[in-house]
Amino acid sequence: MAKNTATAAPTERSGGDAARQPTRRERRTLRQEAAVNAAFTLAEREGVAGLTMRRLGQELDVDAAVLYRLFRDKDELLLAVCERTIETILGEIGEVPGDEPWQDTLRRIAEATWQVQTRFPAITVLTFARTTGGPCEARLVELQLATFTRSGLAPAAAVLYYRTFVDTALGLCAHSAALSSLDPEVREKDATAWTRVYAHLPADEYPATRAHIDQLSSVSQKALYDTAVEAVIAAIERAADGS
Amino acid sequence: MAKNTATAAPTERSGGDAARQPTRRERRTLRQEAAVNAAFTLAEREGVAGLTMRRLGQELDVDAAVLYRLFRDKDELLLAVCERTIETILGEIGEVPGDEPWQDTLRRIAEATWQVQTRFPAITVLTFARTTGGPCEARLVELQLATFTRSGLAPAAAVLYYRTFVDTALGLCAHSAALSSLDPEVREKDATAWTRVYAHLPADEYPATRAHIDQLSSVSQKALYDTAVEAVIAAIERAADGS
DNA sequence: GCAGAACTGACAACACCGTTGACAACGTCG
DNA sequence: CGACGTTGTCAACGGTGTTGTCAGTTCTGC
Repeated sequence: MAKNTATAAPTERSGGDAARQPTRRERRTLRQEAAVNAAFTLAEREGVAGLTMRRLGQELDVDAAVLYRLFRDKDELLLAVCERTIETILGEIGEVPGDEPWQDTLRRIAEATWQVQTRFPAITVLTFARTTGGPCEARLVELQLATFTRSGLAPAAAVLYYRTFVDTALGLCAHSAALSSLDPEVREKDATAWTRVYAHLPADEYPATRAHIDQLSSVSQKALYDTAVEAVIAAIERAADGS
Repeated sequence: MAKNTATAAPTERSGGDAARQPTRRERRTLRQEAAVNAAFTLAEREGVAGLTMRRLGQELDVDAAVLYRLFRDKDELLLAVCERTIETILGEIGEVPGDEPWQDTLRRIAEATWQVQTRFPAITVLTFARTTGGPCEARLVELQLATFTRSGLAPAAAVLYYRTFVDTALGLCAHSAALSSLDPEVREKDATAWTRVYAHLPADEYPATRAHIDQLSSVSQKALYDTAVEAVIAAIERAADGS
């Protein structure tokens, strides 16, 4: 075991062109990439708490201390992982046709975000509130702001709705990811809480709960996400019409 | 130092009526309440990583091992803290007039959630995806489901929009809380990332970003939250009209 | 070619974490 | 009084992020 193949990592990159001997600096970034790859596989296999420097070193057949020559600390590694996540989202978005209605572009972005964030829930939980300041993040922000500009909103309103859109999507993705990346035992405990206690509430004090008990557990996170995204898009349409 | 006064804890409770000698069981729950209180003050003073069993014991002038006689493990303590948070939200909501339009009830709930969750960001981050199965949670769910029933939605749609509303609010609160409860240094690093790198992007490749650079940092989390909440409420209104 | 610098790796150590067990003091009830 | 449940202290276990040291290896400049 303990190969550094990183099978589950997104957007595997070969890191350049020819078979030229890589310089030191290139080798360094290459190993950083490998570490980021391993972080993805490790986090998704072992959960949020499983992504530790020691285990990551183990995954790469290397002492944990070596990682501190690639990243100043664990936080910097997490930011690198976060950048890679954004890069994967950009790849999932693909090319945006110039004449695509801005609504569909937003839907495309929301869909890509959901796909990637739910593919790596542990990573999402660890990074959803961070700012990388990296190139991929910049490109994604630019794409989104350009889309909102196309909607015809005035700059101030565009920024307000841009952040509403982004944070709503991110918050929901993180919430869903947090749910699906609890420890299995805790997850079980929380999940059964619904049927365990809610089904036994006195019907006279909790009529609404009793009336909806069956439906409650059948709402999928994705349906809820889509509903929220559409609600925000509709709000933007109304704001754009009014201005 | 290390008083157990818990000044910042919400919904301080005196724990009952008379000066009757408390039974053993009452004393036990009393000390549990004290621990929960201390957990609030500690978490908000020291941040997410500062809420440890050892420091919590220190806060109560007691060895950490004692806490394991009050709660099976740290997770159970966290759930108790979560229940108390919900209790505080219920208190902030107050009495709902029977004839209040359901939209205003939802606004009231959203506002109370925001107020409480941002008052205790560290706690929010630690508990936002958990289910307590406790009485306060049950009462809050009942209140919300009853409100959605008043909107006239069919049961299935009511549940879908209920969960959309709740998860959107929770996700945004958690996102905001996560931002404001990063370590100060990390927080600084992330915050300055915007002005540090975004202000220096080439204007030809990032026109939209450059055009909105000033506005970007001036959007408050609260404004964004209100916008999202109104968007969801509007979506519910349309769904209720259509049905 | 070869010395010196730069890099890479392994190991031990530090302080801290959640958690457990053993053991002493205390009050209460029979 | 003795037995017992409760409360508290202490030490320990395995784990965490992180740092420093020391040995090799690899590259660079002369």
